[in-house]
Amino acid sequence: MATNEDLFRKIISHAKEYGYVFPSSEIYDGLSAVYDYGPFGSELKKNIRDYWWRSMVQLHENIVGIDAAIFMHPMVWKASGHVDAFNDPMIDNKDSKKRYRADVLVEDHLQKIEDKITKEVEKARQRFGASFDEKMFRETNPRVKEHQGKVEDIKKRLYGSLDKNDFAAVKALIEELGIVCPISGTRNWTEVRQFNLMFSTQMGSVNEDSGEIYLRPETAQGIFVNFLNVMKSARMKIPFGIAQTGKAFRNEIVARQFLFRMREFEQMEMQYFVKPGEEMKWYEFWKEERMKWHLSLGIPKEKYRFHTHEKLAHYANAAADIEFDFPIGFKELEGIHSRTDFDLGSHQKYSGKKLQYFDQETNESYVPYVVETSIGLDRTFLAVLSHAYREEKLDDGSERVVLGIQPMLAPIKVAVLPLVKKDGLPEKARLIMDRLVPEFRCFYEEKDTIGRRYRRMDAIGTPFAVTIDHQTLQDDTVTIRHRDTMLQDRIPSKEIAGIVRDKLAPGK
RNA sequence: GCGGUAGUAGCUCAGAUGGUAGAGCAUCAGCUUCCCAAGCUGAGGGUCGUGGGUUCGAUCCCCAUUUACCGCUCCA
Repeated sequence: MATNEDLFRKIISHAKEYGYVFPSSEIYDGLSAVYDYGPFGSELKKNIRDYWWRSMVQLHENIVGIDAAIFMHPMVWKASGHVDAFNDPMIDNKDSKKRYRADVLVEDHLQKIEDKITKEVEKARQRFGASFDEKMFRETNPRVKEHQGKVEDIKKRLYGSLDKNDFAAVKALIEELGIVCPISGTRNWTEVRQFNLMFSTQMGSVNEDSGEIYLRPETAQGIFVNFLNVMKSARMKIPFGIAQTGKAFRNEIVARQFLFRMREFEQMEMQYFVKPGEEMKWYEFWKEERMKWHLSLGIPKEKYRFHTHEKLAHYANAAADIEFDFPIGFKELEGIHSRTDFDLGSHQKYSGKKLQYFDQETNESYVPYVVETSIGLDRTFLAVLSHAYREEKLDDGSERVVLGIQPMLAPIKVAVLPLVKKDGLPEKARLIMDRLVPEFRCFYEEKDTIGRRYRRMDAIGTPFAVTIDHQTLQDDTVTIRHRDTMLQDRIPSKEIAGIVRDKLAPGK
C-alpha cells in the first residue's frame, strides 16, 4: 500500500511539473481541493470529453446533446430533493468525535421530558382506575403542567432559532439544557454548523432573501427540466437520450485525493428516457455499453469492476458503479442508475407542467422512466493519467518516465525535431511541421540533445517523434520514433500523416 | 469539520541551539553537433507558506491562518 501512495504522489508531482494539473491560485497558497488544468492537461481533458461526446451523441441517432446553464431556478433543487436533504444543522462532540443533528439532540431531550409526563399519567391512571380523566389530569397536575410548559418553551425556542438560521441560539439551548453526548457523556460541543452540499450565491438584488440561487450540484437536472423542449424541438421518440457535459459544484466537507474529489468538477451525463417496465433492459444495456467504452481507452479490463448498490438512493430502483483501480484503490468512476420516474414525476408535481410522452401505438401517455449514465470527467482523466504513468529502467542503466497515453487521447500527437539546429535542418523541419499542423497537434523543438528531447516527449506522452537529419535534405526521408517501443523507422516524410492517423482510432 | 505531521530557489534537499541563506538538477544566453537525459562558459532566480507577537534583531521562539499528507468523520 505504501508504494501505491508513493506512486500517487509521483503522479501528482509529474502532473504539475509537465503542465498537466496545477493547484488552483497557487501563488496565493492554493485553494483547497480545487485544481487547474495546464497546457497538456487541458488537451487531454478535452480529448476525453470529445471522445465521450462522439461515442454517446454522434454514434447514437437517438441521443442528442444540450448545454444547460449552471444557474437554475431554485425550485429545481426543491423538486430534486437536494434542498431538504442537506439543510441539517450539525454539531460535533469534541470528545467522542461524533456528529449529531443539533435539532435531533434537542428533540431527543424533549422526548425524555415527554416520557416523564407519560410516566406521571400512567401512575395516576393506576391510582384512579376507571374514573381516570387523562385530559383533566394533564391540565391540572402541577408537575405535568411544569413539564409541559418546558416542552412548549423549548420547542418554541428551537424551531424559532432554526427558522432564523440562528445556530448560536441552538447551541446555547443545547448547553442550557445540559444535553450530553450519548457516547462520551460530556458537554464539550463544537458550534452548530450547517452542511449544505450546494454552493449558493445571490442573483440580482442582494437585499432580499429570495435572490439566493445555487450552483448546480449535478448536471442531470438540466436535462430533466429540458425534457419537453428537447423532445418537441428535436422530435424525439422513446427510447431516446439527452446528453451533456459540464461543471457541477459540491461543497464537500472533506475534499481530498487530488482530482478524485474536488469541489468543482465536470460531469458527462446521459439520461435515457424509456417506457416504464423496460428500464431494467436498458439499465443492463447501458452497463455493458459503458464498460465497452472504458475498455476502448486502451486500459485492460482488470482495472475495472462493477459495484452494484445494495442500498438504493431514494430515486433509484437499480444502480451500479463502474469502479477503476486507482493508485488509491478501486473507486467510483461512473454510475449507471435506473432513476425510475422520480425526477420527471417530481418536476411535474412542482412545476405543474405535464412531463409526459404520448405513445402513438398504444394511444396512452406516461411519465417516462430514466436510465442514467453519469461519469466524472476529472476522474476519467485521473484514471487515464495514472494508468499511463510508468517508470522504466533502460538497458543502458538510465531511467525514463513515460506517459503511455493512447494516441487518440494524447495531448500532442507528433513532435518535430531537427537533429541539430544548423545546416538548414530547422528550416526543413519547419516545412514538414507546416504540413502536419492542420491535422495534428504538433510540438516543435530544437533545443538540447536529441535524446533529451525524446525523454521530454515521453514524459508528456507524445506517441510520435519525427526527426529531421542530414539525409532528409537529400531524399526527404525522416525517422519516426515510437514512444512505447523507442524504435525508429525511416520513412518518406509524405507518409508521416498516414502512419499517425492510423493510430488515432479508439483502442490503439 | 476534528486530531497529528509538514511547508527553505521550478524540483530534491542542506543549514545555524535567534545575527536577514547554500548545493545538485532544472531554467536562460553562448560554445559544442552528438539519434535516446545529466560536455564547456556565463547569467538569472529565495522578503525561508502568509499575517501578527516577543526581541536591539526572527527563516529559527509564541499565536493565528493557509496548503498538503495521514487517521477519524462525511459522501442524497
